Order: sequence, then structure tokens, then C-alpha cells
Amino acid sequence: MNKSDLKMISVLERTGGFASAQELHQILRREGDGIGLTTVYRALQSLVDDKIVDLLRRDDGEAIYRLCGDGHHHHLVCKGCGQTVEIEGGAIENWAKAKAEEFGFREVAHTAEI
Amino acid sequence: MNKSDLKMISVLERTGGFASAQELHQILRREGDGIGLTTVYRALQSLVDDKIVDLLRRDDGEAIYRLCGDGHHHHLVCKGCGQTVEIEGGAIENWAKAKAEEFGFREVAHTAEI
DNA sequence: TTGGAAATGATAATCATTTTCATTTTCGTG
DNA sequence: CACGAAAATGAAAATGATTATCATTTCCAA
Repeated sequence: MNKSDLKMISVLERTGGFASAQELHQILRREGDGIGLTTVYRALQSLVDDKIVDLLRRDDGEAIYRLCGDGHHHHLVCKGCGQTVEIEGGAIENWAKAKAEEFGFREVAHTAEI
Repeated sequence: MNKSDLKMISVLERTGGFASAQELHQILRREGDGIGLTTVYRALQSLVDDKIVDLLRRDDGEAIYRLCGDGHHHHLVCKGCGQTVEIEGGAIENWAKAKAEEFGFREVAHTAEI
């Protein structure tokens, strides 16, 4: 956990939602931070390894990141107008957990895009 | 729906599971088909547009394709040993549909990774 | 047969991500 | 403080999937 890691956590806290490495790099640059793209990728990878950050994928395959644990939730996104609704995912959690136990899996993680 | 499209459907039928464009191209080449990589990408894109093929993403972001409609299902994949279990997804379907209607969305599509 | 539209594929361009590698910073120890 | 090793950094090049170009070939209706 070095200076760059903390910097990335800070940006992710400020931006809230999801952001790609490239976007996070641009944001930091705009704020006057001369951090390099390489370091951004390295820090994010390190945070993902430490389970501090979640790694997801956009439709085009680009990696996007967000802080873990700020209350797990799901979204409904309209592909037409882009409107987003945040919803609680209790049902899907339970379904996943039940199915996992049924088949003898542990430590279940999941993502759901509706 | 041209000759290349049909060729791609045929390979996808033969390979069964998921495969990337590069892999499908190699398979065809191995079989003596001189089809070009460009055409493979174009045919797959066309099939996705026509809802004949599903486009998913591997963990590393690479696009993988499979035929739609061979019975919709879900998988549990152990991140440790790679073992895969296929399961029916009735519960998650229903949850998605219910939530979508609750918020006034239509034409719901989804993917779930457990 | 023929003329034009659609299909094809080699090649180059794009773009995110990873590697390489030389330089700088950090830090413990004498 | 001074020194050196180890970690961190970032510029630049390499990689690999995907897309855009564009000249050529195949199809097909008139």
C-alpha cells in the first residue's frame, strides 16, 4: 500500500461510480498530478489483488474499476436513454448463495448486469 | 445472411461452448478454409446484430461468442480449479423480469457471472 | 453477357494494456 | 549526515485484439 495506491483510492472515492484506468489517469492529470499511466495501471492492479477494488468490464471490453464494499447494489440501465436506477439485490444474492452451496462452492463473488 | 455467416454458425455448432474470434479463425484455417480474420469478425458482428449469436467477455476482456437459444442457462465456475457446473437460471430470470417491470423497463437482457 | 452491388481479405491503423528499463525516491543502517 | 539497496516511477516501446481502408473478386439480376 504505497502513495499511488492511496491516490487511486482517493480518486475512486471522489468519482463515486465506475471509471476506467484511462479516465482515472486523465482526472488526476487535470488536477495537476503528474502521475504516469503505468503507475495508474500498477496501482489499480495492486488494489484489485488486495480486494480493495472491483474490476468489471464495459460492453466494449474496457476494464472499469470501483471501490469494493461501499454497500453492494445493482443497477438497471436503459440502453436507449441511459437512465440508471439503483436497486437492492437481495434476491440475486440469495439465489447465488443458495446455488453455490448446493454445488459445494465457497467464497462466492458475482456481478450482474441487467 | 451470407456464406461466411453460415460458416461461422457451423463452426460454433461444432465447437459447442464459447470461442473467441481468433480461435474460430484458427479452427477454420486448420480445416483448410482460407477465410480471412476480417471476414470472421464481420460475420460474427452480423450474427450478433441479428441476435443469432451471443457476445460475452472473458476475464481478460476478450470477446467470446456462442450460439443463442440452445436453451438459456447459467454456469458456476470455480476460480480455483476451473470446474464448471451448468445450472438452470429460472430464479434469476424471474427476478430480472420482475425488477425491470417494476421500474418500467422493457426488452430486458442480462448476463450473470457467479 | 454485363454492370454494379455485395463480399472478401491483406494490410495498416487504433486503442487499451503490459513490458522494459533507466532514473528517482524512500529508508534503514553505520 | 552519508551511503547503498530495494521499491517506486514513468517514458517509450511492445503486444494483442479489434476496426478501418481499399483494391480485388464474386454474385446476380437485367
